[in-house]
Amino acid sequence: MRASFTREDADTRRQALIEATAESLAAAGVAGTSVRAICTRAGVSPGLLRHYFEGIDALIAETYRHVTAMVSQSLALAVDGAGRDPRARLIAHVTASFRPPVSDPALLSTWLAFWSLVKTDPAIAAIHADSYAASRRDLEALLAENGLSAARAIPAAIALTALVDGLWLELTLDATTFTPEEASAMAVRWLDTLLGDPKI
Amino acid sequence: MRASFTREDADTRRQALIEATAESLAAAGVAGTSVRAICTRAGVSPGLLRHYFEGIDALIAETYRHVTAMVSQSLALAVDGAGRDPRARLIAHVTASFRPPVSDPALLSTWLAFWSLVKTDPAIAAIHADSYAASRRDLEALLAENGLSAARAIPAAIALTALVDGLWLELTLDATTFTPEEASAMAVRWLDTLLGDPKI
DNA sequence: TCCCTTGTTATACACGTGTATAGTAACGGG
DNA sequence: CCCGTTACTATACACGTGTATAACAAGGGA
Repeated sequence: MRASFTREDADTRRQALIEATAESLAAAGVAGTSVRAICTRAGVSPGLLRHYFEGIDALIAETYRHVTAMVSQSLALAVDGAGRDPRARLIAHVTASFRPPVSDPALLSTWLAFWSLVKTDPAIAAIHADSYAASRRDLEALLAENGLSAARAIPAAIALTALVDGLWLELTLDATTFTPEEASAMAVRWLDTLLGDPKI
Repeated sequence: MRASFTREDADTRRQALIEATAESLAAAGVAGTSVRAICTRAGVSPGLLRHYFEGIDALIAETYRHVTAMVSQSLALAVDGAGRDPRARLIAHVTASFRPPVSDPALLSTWLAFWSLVKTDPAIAAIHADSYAASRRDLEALLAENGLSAARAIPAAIALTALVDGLWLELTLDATTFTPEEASAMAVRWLDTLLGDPKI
């Protein structure tokens, strides 16, 4: 007997497949993420993947785009919600990195899977370069709002990103060693150092 | 015709297989690292892998152990070579993270592959936990040498590790945005902040 | 020099992979 | 109500995977 099904809107199905891919990458890693694994998770037959995407590689790339957009949007939303004070906006950006939905074990797993692909798959590398450049541009703008010249904002953005990424990684890999509040406090301290005396 | 071969010492062959695995992970990622890929790279027939290891998963785990030991040894060597001055030893530890053989594109690729496995493979997770605990213990000892109490050394180790990891990641992912010297300078500045006024 | 141990190769097998193709049923327009 | 479009399922295929097994030859000890 042929399985019954309902026809869905194209966007709905694409979204479901993208989310199933993210979940699969988080739960089973790159190795365990196959066409059949994704489609089972999405409640759909394997053949449907090729109806909406050029292949599994294209779907994974699309999922990466989706995840980076979500993170960047979360940070932008936090900054916007912080009002007009430049320092408050910068702190909001940093703090949001250590709170859901950005700091989330499943997201970290997915993210690590993508990082491992950056060095291997050129398409993923291109998406990574774009997303990374955009996020650094945003951060440099926030630092400029706080009175840093362009010459100082560039290295400061690198330094701040590095600490935030490192803390995010540690926090999400093992949430028992310290808390989001401690992470925020550390980042703010680093921020004050970078905004202060221009030693670098 | 059967291919000619030479019998090698067990340690030599194991080492060759481990290094081939690391190279394959760096070049082709987790997905491209198969029994045949590893053995071809090691100049050996596929069957030999099972003669020296329980399977490909065990070989990958062994490779992870090998790589983490190499990094930890490199850092320890740098610290030892810095003499007795506590501050110089701490700076040596940090600086070595941004220089070969620790900062090396191939090593980063391998490392990212392992990180993606930490969330998936329990055996890899166990090795990661061990290695991570050991490295933090070392760093806390160096911080204690520099006059930090245990209560302050623990968060300081987390904060310093986070920045060093983040800078190491950025530097090795894309070596054009800043230099190892700049990375070291940033880390030393953070170090001075952490060793100074106990705001955290 | 021969033989015996065993490191090494070669082959086979069952299974999982991504994708191509054909067939079917869901749903909207007439 | 029926009919056409097409989203969707089911099946098939060639290939790559990890591992088990058997055959072989390299190299040392007698």
